[in-house]
Amino acid sequence: METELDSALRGAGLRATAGRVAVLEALDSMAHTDAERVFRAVSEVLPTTSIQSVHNILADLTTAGLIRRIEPAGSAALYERRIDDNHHHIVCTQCGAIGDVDCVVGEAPCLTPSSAGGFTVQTAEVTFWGLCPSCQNAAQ
Amino acid sequence: METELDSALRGAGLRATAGRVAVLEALDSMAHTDAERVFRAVSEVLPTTSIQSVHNILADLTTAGLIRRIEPAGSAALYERRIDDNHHHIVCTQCGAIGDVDCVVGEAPCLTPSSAGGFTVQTAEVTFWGLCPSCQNAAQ
DNA sequence: CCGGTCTTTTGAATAACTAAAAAAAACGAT
DNA sequence: ATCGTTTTTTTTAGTTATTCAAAAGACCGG
Repeated sequence: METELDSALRGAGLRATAGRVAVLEALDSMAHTDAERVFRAVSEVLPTTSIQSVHNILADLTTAGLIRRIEPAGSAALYERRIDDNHHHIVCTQCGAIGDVDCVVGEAPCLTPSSAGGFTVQTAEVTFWGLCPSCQNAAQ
Repeated sequence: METELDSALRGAGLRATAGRVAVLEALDSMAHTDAERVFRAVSEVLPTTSIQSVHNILADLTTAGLIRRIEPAGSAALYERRIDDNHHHIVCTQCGAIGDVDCVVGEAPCLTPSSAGGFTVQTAEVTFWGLCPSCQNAAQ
């Protein structure tokens, strides 16, 4: 049978292997996940896999454009499936929890620096820093 | 003699040691520098130092607020002396060169996500990705 | 000058990732 | 369905940036 994930992989020119499907499924169920957690999830379905394979698969899927890789300062690389929109992220300075932030209001100014020192701007990436709900409660 | 850097350090509650002054001087002369390059620069003045000491000093100066640490995806942590203004950075996707970007026009919208999922926003960090002048030339 | 505190040095460990070669699996054609 | 080629995964090593901890050293108030 040809599942939705299979054809997504093939559409990107990649073979639909068990490992890749398992990684995509893992990322569908958990947002903003690091390689280690993906590995643990995949291991339950595919016990023969290794952390290196997961790194390999994540890199392949990232260059194929099927997943997005983010690297907030202070934590390992995280991967997510939402790639269709250019949304941003907010990171809790206390516990490192990550939230999605839909495109900020007045997004146009954000994408155009007033002066870029001769650089050509392709994309802009915004990371917000703050406190997640539970750390706000813990703080008071 | 009490230099400007000495009093900056003391003002932050830190002792003005040779290592710390040398690190600050190195960062004054080079923008966006990683620990390795700082170490090499400091070594010329202070040959007994070690890369670990430099990491240690950089961490101290960062928490004291005398320098700023940035971690663009794909490169090691970089440090810079410009801390007074909330400027942003542009990274060359080809060679990793970094440029400063003064605060974008219409900065207010950038700092206020339309919805943050219960997070409290403290700061916003913008990273632009593009091509530096010399990689633009190399590309055509 | 002395004792306590702050820094640096030294040595070791860690985490995350990359590289390379061999084994295994997927795909397309027969 | 099966074969052979190509792609992918596994296994094994190795790198790099960084952190941790203990001992040695430097600084400063009294």
